[in-house]
Amino acid sequence: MAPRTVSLSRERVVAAAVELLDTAGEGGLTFRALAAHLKTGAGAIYWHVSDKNDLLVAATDAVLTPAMATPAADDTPEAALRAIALGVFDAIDAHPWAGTQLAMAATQPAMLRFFESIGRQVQALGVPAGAQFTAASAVLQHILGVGGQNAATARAFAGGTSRTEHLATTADVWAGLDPGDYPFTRAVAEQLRDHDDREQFLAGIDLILAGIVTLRRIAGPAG
Amino acid sequence: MAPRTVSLSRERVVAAAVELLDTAGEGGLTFRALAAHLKTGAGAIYWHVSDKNDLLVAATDAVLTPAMATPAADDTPEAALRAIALGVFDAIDAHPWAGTQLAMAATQPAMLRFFESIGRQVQALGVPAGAQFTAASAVLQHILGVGGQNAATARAFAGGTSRTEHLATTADVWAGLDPGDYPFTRAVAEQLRDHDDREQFLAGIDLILAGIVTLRRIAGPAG
DNA sequence: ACCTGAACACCGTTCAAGT
DNA sequence: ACCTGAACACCGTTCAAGT
Repeated sequence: MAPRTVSLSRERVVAAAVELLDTAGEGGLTFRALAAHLKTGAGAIYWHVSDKNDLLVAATDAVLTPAMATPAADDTPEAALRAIALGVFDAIDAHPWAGTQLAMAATQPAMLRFFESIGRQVQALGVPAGAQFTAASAVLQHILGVGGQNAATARAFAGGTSRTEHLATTADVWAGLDPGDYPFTRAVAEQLRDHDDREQFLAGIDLILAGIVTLRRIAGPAG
Repeated sequence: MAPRTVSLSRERVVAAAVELLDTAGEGGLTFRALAAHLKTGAGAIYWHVSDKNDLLVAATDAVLTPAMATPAADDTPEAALRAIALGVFDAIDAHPWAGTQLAMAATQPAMLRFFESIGRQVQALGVPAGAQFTAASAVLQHILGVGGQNAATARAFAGGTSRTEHLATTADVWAGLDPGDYPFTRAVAEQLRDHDDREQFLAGIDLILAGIVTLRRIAGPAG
């Protein structure tokens, strides 16, 4: 006879953690809540994960691994890099807690796969061997930085105010800054009002790609 | 008669928090430890800060504000941007907990000043008005991303292993990856071994600057 | 081998009571 | 106005005891 409740497993624990993080936010993941959700005791979870950090790393990996775009053979390296970057961006957009985790842990398993994938496209761009590491790191760091920022923004909204509402409020603050102290920020306040995170993110990636292409002849020892 | 113990103030509370964060790490800042350090009760601190987040934001601001480089009048915009970026980098290097905080909070007061300062140099580079916001954001995001990464790395060392030791271990792991799955990462493993965080950070900034200069004619509506 | 759930050693935050 | 410190409602983690 099949058991009425499926027995515990690392997979089920991690899946429940993802669900809890998505619905209740970063503060909602506690061992007690997780145990209640899995209809077991708090200590049972420790049989499958070593501690909370292990659980967080596994949950982040679980949502990022499927987000990894596999570039088509006929994509240009630029297009492939944009696809990879957007995959991570959208995954973090859907799971902000993963952005926090990502910005903090370079040792994430998913990170290595992203780095590898980015590096291959950097090679395809014709960057000399001596400069490939630097170029790939810059791209990865940009992705992580924006991810962290987005996660912070998402957390700021947990309290109900909507995204556009918040942008409008911030734009108002910027527009009201002292023109003597903050001429630049004041000047771009209106651009913030109809600002699109995704678009902005892609523009940053394009800036780095343009820099890589421009510097590829002079940046490193011949490869 | 002067009081033997100076009375509490927001400044003293924040300064003690910085000291605790620097010496005991992010986990070392508790209201009880802070109260003991200030020879007072835990609740007294709440008269001067509204909660722990407020305290963390204030502490981050306290270490970042003096880190803000003021570019000389005869600096090129590129040199000025590098100086600003390095100032933040070094501050986070000295106070890793601030990097965690920075990567998470775009609302930090210090952030606005950095953004303004970066934006002015972007203007000085001749970027058209329509593209200045994007360019300045890309630079700021890169700084924050690297800051977050560095903070994570620093935290990983809390356990005693030294910086170079850790780099060597990671390089070994990379060098031992399956060549079929991770050709790029394997290939750059040796570059990781004598990798300098600061140098790498500057190279990333230079990549973005090169991209900005390359795209400045085509990136936005005429300014 | 895996699960239970009480117990331990902590947290941030509040609040009546003091000065 | 400012400080005290016990109390409250939580945490992550451990561990004897069960199956």
